[in-house]
Amino acid sequence: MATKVKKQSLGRQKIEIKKIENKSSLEVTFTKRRKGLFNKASELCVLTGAEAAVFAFSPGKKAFAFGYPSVDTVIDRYLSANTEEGRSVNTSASHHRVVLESRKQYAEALAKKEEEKKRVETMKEGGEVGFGRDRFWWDLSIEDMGLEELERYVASMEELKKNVGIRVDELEKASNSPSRFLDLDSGLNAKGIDRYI
Amino acid sequence: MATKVKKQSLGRQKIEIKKIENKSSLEVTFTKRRKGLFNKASELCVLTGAEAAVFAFSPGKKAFAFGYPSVDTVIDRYLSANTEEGRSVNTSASHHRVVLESRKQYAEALAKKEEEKKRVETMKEGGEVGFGRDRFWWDLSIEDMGLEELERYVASMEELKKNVGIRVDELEKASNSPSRFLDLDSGLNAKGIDRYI
DNA sequence: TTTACTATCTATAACCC
DNA sequence: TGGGTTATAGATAGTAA
Repeated sequence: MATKVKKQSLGRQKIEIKKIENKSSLEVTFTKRRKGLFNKASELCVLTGAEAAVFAFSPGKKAFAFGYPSVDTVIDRYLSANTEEGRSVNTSASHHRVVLESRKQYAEALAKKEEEKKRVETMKEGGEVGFGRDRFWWDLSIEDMGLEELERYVASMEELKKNVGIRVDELEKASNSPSRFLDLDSGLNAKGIDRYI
Repeated sequence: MATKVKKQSLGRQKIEIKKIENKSSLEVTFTKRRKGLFNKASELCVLTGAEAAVFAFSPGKKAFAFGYPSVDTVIDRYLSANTEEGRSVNTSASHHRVVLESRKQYAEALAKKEEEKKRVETMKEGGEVGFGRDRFWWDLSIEDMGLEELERYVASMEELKKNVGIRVDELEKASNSPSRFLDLDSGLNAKGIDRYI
């Protein structure tokens, strides 16, 4: 007869789907479920070859995005699906492209910063289950950066046309994604963007 | 001693996350998982108050979108987050707004069509768990409409500035969503858009 | 904060209509 | 072919570090 071991936890409990009042558990839940959501999205893409994108703005207004084959591709597709090709004199598409490229550069800048601290090789190490076709997707987590900062950052980015200096006061943590996205999950403190140009 | 009952099924089996080869099961999987994904997204929004959007293009290139508080809001936010406010002379925002509004109108047109067949009251009947705050989200499923058709539709929509006549040959099925999105899930046959204006 | 650990709940693969 | 059922795989609430 085995020794009765006390349960270590009640395990998952059923919850009602309504706004969580407790702020800290709300944040924990956001973190966990956001990851789960991105994971689901990625699985959907892999299993069915579908193109998809997910955007999430945390309660603290941080922006997260996931996309396959890339956020840019999906959003472009969405936008162009709603815009007759070659129409609209000064089509917004070109403008978007600039914006999106700036964003990508920002992401890359973040990634580079991360490397300095923790050796991110995310894009590579995610090859676990056969995701090796092309550049697979683009999971971009821009934690600890408010929209205003992102806005300012990109605005400057556009002006600088690819040459930025970013001062980072604090970077949270590097790729801790389960396996298959480029999950920078890095934080750029709002005040971190202090002076560029 | 209970009579031993033969298992009725093996139940869920473990699968490898890689492209499903069988076309029909791929489609079934897309349908199921897309619903699950939207559900997850909706739960995330409710639980944490986060704003989020999900876009998915099925293998057959049909477009689906979900968003809280609305697809428009989230995509606008995403775009404006990357565009300095009041900058960019002829900002693309206005253009987008037009596009997005057209899209919404399209959705509403679809919804109206659905009503004629099946009494969609989706937005209302989803109140099950306390989702009653405001107009909650915008889950838009544009099945059976290729991107090209959507493109053409919206282009015309823009020109018509709100006055469209759509000929619909076939509408698949109406709101079959679990509970809480406006899931039109309606099909507008590609050839259904025959002549408008 | 973010991560780890379970026990449990939930999503869903395989079936069946 | 979409919808329903069963049983298991996978996600995650509660908790602690």
